[in-house]
Amino acid sequence: MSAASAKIEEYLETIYNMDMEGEVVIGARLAEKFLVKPPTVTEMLQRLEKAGYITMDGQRHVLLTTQGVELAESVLRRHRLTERFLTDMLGMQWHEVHEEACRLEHYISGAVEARVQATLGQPTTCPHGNPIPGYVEDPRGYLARHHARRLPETTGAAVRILCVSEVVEDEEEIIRELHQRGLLPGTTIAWHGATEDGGAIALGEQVMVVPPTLAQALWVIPAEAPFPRGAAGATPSN
Amino acid sequence: MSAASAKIEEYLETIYNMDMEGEVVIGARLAEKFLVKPPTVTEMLQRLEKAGYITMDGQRHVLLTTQGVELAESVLRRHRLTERFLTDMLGMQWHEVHEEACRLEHYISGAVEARVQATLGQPTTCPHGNPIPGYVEDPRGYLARHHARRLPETTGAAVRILCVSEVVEDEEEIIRELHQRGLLPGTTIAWHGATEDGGAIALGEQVMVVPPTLAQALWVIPAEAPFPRGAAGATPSN
DNA sequence: CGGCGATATTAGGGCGTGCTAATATCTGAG
DNA sequence: CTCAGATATTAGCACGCCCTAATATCGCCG
Repeated sequence: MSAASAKIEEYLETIYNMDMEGEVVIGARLAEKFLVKPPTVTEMLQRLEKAGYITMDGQRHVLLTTQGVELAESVLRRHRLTERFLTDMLGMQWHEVHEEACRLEHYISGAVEARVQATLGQPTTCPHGNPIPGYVEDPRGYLARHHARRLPETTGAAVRILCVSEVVEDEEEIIRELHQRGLLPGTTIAWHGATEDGGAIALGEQVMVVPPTLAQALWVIPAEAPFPRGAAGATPSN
Repeated sequence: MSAASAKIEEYLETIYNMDMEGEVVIGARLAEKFLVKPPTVTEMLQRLEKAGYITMDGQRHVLLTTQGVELAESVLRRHRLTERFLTDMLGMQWHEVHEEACRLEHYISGAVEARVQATLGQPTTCPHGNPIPGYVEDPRGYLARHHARRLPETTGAAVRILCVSEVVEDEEEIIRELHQRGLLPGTTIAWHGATEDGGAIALGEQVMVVPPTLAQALWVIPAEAPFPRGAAGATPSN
């Protein structure tokens, strides 16, 4: 009955995000994300299962229970609201806020959450374009609903950046590099295919080559599709 | 060399505040504040001493080292800035923010601290009137400098509420009751002496009887003394 | 001085979150 | 099918922070 620890919240959040982005959720992947050794993950998953947050499907796959989804979305909501608040109210940069939010998300009360929400006027996404659970219906279906693909899986047609993957290593670093290159949610680009150094992206008149991790981290939608209402909103100045 | 845990920060903060308010800092008092048993405190103090944050004077007294003062003031600065931010920017109530800040203070980075400070315009005190280290010179001398006394130690002359003690149990509850009664920093009152239910306080035309814990929690200064520049600022509407 | 109450410490234990080393299991490629 | 590599688990340990029970020590009062 005791409240979940910050570690438990982090696991559920990560599992939720991996699932949402179509990754296979197994212990080995979690060990990589959290920079811990496999036995640590085994133990943690046993605790999570006993607490009713997850089940294991016998094929090593981790599945969130209803209770697990609920807690994960609660944490994610606080995470993304915190990011919005840090950019919109404190004027912090787009790339500065992720790690900050990763720490703070576990300690934000419902009262603060409500005040932030009211003050910001119901934002639907975080500054990196990911949907805020509770303010967006079915956040787990967000990518599918908008026919989003990872940039390197597109065919060269013009696309728009919907959001940045939450399931990457060194997320803050990736976001920083995207920021430097002007690759923000809402930006229209086109994929020119892989090169030996990564891949080429057309942005307006210019073509830039970006490392594969960057291209892989971008979820894009057809340029002609309507951009989700209220989404993104980070400006280049942020 | 490892960073201090949230628990360590809490201990140093509490020791600092007790010292500032003239209380004897011994293990037994700390056990009461933290709702833990004596052996837990013994262990913690041994860790704090080994880490160089405190020394023990042989008379059971706990003394902060330079390093301990530095960390305590850093935590206290984040605590009080967070409180200001919660009231001034999010519009939260005076009495809602203490516990919130107790959790968040350990997870606020220097970048956020700087942004909050810049956005709020250099506040010198938290909403409860306590000085913000770094923005106020010698915060440990604050009470002495202003000739502050606990309300029940005054003689009946008109006084002004300087700040609310940080060294009380159920601080949030005490602050809530002060808020209900309109006893905010800056308010002018007079002590009418102890009664069987606590003590009588004159506020303008009316006289109210308050429990001893409330009266004891108020640090006051002579009404005719200048009120510290930039201090308090919580309005009754907060 | 003796003894009592307040205070502190030691010994031994638990839980959460990590580790290493060793072992088991699964899966895909040959 | 078999075996290698990926994956998972077990056993045993550490550290932080908490506990109870038992034992010291301090300081004051009669």
